Amino acid sequence: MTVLNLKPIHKNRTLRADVVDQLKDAIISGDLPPGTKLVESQLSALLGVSRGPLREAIRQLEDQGLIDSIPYTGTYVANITVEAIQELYSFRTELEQFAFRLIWEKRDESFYQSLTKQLEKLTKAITDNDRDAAIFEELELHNVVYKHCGHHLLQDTWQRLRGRLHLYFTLHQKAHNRAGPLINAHDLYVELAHGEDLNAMLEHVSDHMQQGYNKVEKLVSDLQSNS
Amino acid sequence: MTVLNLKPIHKNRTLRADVVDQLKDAIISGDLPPGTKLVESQLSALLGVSRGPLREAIRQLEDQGLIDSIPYTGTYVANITVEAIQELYSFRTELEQFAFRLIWEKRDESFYQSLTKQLEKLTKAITDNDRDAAIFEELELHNVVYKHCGHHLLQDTWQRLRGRLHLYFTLHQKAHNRAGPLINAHDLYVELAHGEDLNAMLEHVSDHMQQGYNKVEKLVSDLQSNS
DNA sequence: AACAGTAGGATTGTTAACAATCCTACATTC
DNA sequence: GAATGTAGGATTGTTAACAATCCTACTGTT
Repeated sequence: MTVLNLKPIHKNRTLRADVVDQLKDAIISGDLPPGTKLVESQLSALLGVSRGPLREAIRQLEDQGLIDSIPYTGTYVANITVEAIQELYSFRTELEQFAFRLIWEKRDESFYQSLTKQLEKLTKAITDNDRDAAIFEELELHNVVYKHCGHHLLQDTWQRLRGRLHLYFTLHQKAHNRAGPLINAHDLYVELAHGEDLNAMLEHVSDHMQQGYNKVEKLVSDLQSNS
Repeated sequence: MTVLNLKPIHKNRTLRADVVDQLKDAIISGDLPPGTKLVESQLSALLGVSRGPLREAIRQLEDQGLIDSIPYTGTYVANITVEAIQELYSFRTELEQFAFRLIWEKRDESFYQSLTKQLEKLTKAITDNDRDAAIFEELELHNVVYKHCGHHLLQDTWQRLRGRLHLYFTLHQKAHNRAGPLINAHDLYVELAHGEDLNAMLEHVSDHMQQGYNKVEKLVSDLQSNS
C-alpha cells in the first residue's frame, strides 16, 4: 500500500458553520460594510437557511468582534473607529513580539521553509496585482509565526483579531484604489526571522506595526468624510 | 432635584443572556466539573428554557473556552490540561505587563483608590475565611488594572481568560481543601503599582504569575490521579 | 407648531415539533 | 471468537410558527 495521504473529511458541515464562514467572508471582503443592519429574516432567506442556525452563527461572530448586537433591536456589522484600529495595532504588536520570544529558540527548518514559501506567495500575489490575494497572503505570513510557536491560546487570540484586521485592509484598499501590501515590505521581516538577533526582530515588529497603523489610520477619516 | 444615581435597567433580560450567566457560574464554581457532558434536553429542562436560547448560549461559552463542542456528538465542559494552564499563565503575564505599561503614565487618584479598596476587600474575604469570595476578589483586583488602562481589546481578552482562571482556582481550592489566595500575597503588588519603578512592577507581575502557576500546576496531576 | 399618546407593522426572541446523525447493543458471518 | 452488519433509541441539527418588543407614522391636544 502506498503512503496514505488522506485529508480529514470535514464533519464541520453544519449549516451553522457554513453560515459563519459565509458571513465572515461577506464582512471582511467589504460586501457588507460596517454599520450594515443584518435583518435575520432577510439573511436567512438569502442563505437558504432558517433563523436558528443563523442566530447561532451570529453569536459566534459577535464574540469575534465582527458583529454588534443589541437585544430586541438589531445586529449590525461592527463599526470602525480610530480607537479600535489603534487598539488592534498596539495589541497586535504585543502578541507578535510574544510569539517571536516564544519561538526564537525553537525555530527549525519547517518554520524557515514555511516562512520563505509564504513570502514567495505574498510577493507573487503583489506582482500579479491580485490585491485580495495579497491581503490574504500577508495575513497568512504572520500566521506562520503564530502557528509554529505552538501556543494555542495565543493562536486563538490572533485568529480573533485576524478577521477585523482583514476587514481594515480591505476597506483601506477600497478607499484608496491602489494600496495593497507593498512589495518588499516583508523582506526584512522574514530576513530577521531567519537571523539571530531577537531584539532586532522585536524592534522591527514594532516598527512594522507602526507603519501598518499609519497606513490604516487615515482610513477612518476618509470613510467619515465620505458619509 | 437631588443628584440622580440611577442604575441602568438591565435590558440584558433575554433568556440567552441568563443562560450564559447561569451556565458560566455553574462551570466556574465547579458544579459542572470539566468533562461533564451537557445534554441539551436535560439542561433546557433544568433551566426551564427551550433549546434555542440554550444553544445560542453554548456558542458563546464555546468561544470563551469553557465548553468544547463536537458537531452531532455532544458538548462538554472544557477539560483541563497542564498545557492549557501553562499557556494561560504565560499569556496572562504578557497581558498584565502590557496593561501596566499602558497605564503607568496615566495612573490617577481614581486608579489608586480602586486598587486599595479592592485589596481591602480581598484581605477581608481571606480573613473571613470565605474562599469563594477570596477567589472572586483576587480576580477583581487584577481586573482593576485592566479596567483602568482603557484598552477595550485588552480588557475583552482578559475577560475571556478570567472564566478559565476562575475555574482553575476553584478546582485547586477544592482539591487541596485549604488553599485560597494567601494573605499579604498581593500587598507588594499593590505597593509597586503605587510606586514609580515600572520595571520592578513588570518583574513582580512575572514572579507573581510564576507563583500562581506553580500552585495551580499540580492541580492536573492531582485530578488525574483521582480519576 | 410642538408635544404626548397610540395603533400598526416590522423585527427579534422563543418555542415545540421534525429531520439527520450518532452511539450502543445485539445479531451474523467467517 | 473476532470482525462486520444492522436495528433501535438517544441526541443533536434544523425548521416554521408563535410571542414579546421595538420603531414609525399618524392622531389629537394644547
